[in-house]
Amino acid sequence: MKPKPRQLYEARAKVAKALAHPSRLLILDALAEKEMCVCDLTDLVGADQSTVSKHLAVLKNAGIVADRKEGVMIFYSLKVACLRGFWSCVEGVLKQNLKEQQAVMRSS
Amino acid sequence: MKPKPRQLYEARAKVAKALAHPSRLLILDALAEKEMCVCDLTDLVGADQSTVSKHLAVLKNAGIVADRKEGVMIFYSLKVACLRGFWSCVEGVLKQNLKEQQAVMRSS
DNA sequence: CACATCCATGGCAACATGGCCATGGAGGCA
DNA sequence: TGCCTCCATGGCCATGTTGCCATGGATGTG
Repeated sequence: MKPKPRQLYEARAKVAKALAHPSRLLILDALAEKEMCVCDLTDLVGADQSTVSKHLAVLKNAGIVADRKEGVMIFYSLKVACLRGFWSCVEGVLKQNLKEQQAVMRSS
Repeated sequence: MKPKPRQLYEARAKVAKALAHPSRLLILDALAEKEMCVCDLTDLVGADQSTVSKHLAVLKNAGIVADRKEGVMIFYSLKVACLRGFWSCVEGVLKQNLKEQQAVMRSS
């Protein structure tokens, strides 16, 4: 296996960073259902509109979502289809972590 | 689709956060080949030993790696098998981003 | 035009992260 | 015991992230 350039890891890290916030993950989950405008997402997240707008900018900059203008509103949609499988994997990790914690509890 | 608890997104974000650093991704890629001690990983990353140790603590805390003690040394190994598929997905995103950038270049 | 809504951006304060250095514990060896 | 290596932790500083508020551009409506 040849060593990969540091640049690759930086590109990957940028995407992972965009995923590293609960509000952004909530947004992505909602967008997996249907495209939504910023106002809808602001209600959903329950934060300031400017805050949500910045979260969306992060996701867009990472290439995870796309935006579409329609009149005054801007609709965001999911651009990446392969996140679901990843999260089910992550959830597996989390469950395993819980199991191990419980094992420690029982043995003490 | 019922709304998921905010707690779930925080748990997911914790994992994503652990993946959001180039050095940690480099480490994970190396561990995908074979388990390694901290000294090996320190050489690989090229940072201070304490820095690498902290990165490993982050990965361990997220449940992504496991550690095994053997004499003076501590070997770290990958605990999660499903990362490869995720990165190929991410790489797809990155390539698409490039394509779009190039399209913008051509049209200007 | 006047006025409303929807959204993005800049500014700022609070907090988190990442790097190094210095230190110290744990284990192997003579 | 004394000394070495391997590793983790605390301290510290620089930098990045996240939230809000305030503002302003763009667009639709009367």
